[in-house]
Amino acid sequence: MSMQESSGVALWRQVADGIERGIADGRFAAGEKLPGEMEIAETYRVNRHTVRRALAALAERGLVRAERGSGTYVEAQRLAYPLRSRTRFSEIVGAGGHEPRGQLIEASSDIANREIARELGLKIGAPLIRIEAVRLADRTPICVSTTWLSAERFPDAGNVFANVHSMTKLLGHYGVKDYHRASTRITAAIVDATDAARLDLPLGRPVLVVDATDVDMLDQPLVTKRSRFAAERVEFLVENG
Amino acid sequence: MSMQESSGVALWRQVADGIERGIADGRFAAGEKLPGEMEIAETYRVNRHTVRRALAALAERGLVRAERGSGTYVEAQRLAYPLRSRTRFSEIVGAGGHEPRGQLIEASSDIANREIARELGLKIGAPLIRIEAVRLADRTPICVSTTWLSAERFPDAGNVFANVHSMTKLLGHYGVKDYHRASTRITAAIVDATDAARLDLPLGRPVLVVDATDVDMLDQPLVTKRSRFAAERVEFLVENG
DNA sequence: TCAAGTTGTCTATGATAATAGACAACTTGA
DNA sequence: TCAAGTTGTCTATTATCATAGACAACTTGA
Repeated sequence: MSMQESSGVALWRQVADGIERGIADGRFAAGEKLPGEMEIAETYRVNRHTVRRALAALAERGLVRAERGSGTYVEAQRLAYPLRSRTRFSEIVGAGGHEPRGQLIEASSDIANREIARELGLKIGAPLIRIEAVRLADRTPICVSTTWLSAERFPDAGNVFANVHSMTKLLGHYGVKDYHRASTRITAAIVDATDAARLDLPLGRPVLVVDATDVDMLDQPLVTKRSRFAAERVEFLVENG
Repeated sequence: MSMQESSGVALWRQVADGIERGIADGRFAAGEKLPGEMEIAETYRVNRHTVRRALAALAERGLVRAERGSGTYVEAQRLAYPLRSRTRFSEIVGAGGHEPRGQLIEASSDIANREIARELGLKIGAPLIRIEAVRLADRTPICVSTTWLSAERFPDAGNVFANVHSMTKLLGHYGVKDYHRASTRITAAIVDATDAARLDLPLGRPVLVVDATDVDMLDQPLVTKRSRFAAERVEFLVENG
């Protein structure tokens, strides 16, 4: 008996679009709590379940995050992450007005498998230092990365990184003034349990997997790494031309 | 098992929007025949009934017209009809690149009722000439109007109009060089049977009903009329400021 | 600790959307 | 006149949309 408009656009979509507009034009700031589901339902003259459908759609796109018992919050804007040959996490995050942090999780010894040996120009089985780190913008984890360095060229690199919290500074400590990206491969996957915990990310969420190797000015490979970015927190910008 | 996208926008709406865009950007010209329902269904990968839903929505807005056994045709664009104090049907239609025509349906004698007497500044029961006319743009009927004039001021107006097919020319014949709109009232109604036939409009369609009185430069009322516009063929433009 | 307020989940119902097939009614051109 | 092609109408089925109510699970602040 309700006599719908039948505009061809589902109500939940209209609500979702309305909220998204509110986020886009700043009526709902990042990190802020949205009105309760009941309140939203009343303002849009709609059932609470319809609001939940709208919020679920926004949550799936990473725009909002629901916290049971507390409320629904506007997620931080996605970090724009340009992919250049000079890619410095600290510079990119800093340019976005955020405070970059690198936090060491674990540093350990390893030996080169075929892939890593090829990337670093080492022999299979060569001694490596493996650094597990999480990178944050302000207090939000952006990515976890596993970095491999030659243990012969960078002795004690794990301890150095623990002090400087930055790959750029670590390399500078060993006399590397500048470096750049030699190769970058991007794929995507579902986050695994350990990464999920480190990224503070629910299980089942997608991550962008970036395999990259950095070389010095003479094109000698320095480090190779595999980073897993929380897909909902970054967007990679490919700069063409 | 089809695993829909569930974008929140109904398929029929997406199809309707696509066709409307095609009309707007000229891929489908006015008067032209659209592809058959089956063909549209194939191009959009959609059921024929979904296409019919889309076409029905467009037909309801007057953008297309379906002819059984023949096809679905793009309706003429709605005539933009600015509402100014100087409102000349012939000028408006001509400005739109169409050929204005006025076709007399019937001219007869009448006497003033209270309303018309007030509008024309006459006494109730004063003799009138009533002109029923249909106005066309090219060959499309736009509106039918009933016009009342004082029989004393405009003797034999019916025959004059039959010759000149224009209210402006009719008034000029009686020495009225210029006139303008004194009052305009707009309502809407469902077309009645006789108007439907005159407008070549299906029963049940809406008409815009305009009651207007034109006055000369001394604000003396000249004519008063009630026009019924096929709502799907015109849009009135109110010019603010 | 507790009450109030929040999100999450379950069941249920009716309306709408989309698909499918069949056939009627009509137009067009050969 | 006829065959092919068109729109119109009917029945039927399945999935999504939207509403409704109840209660669980959880957080927050007093």
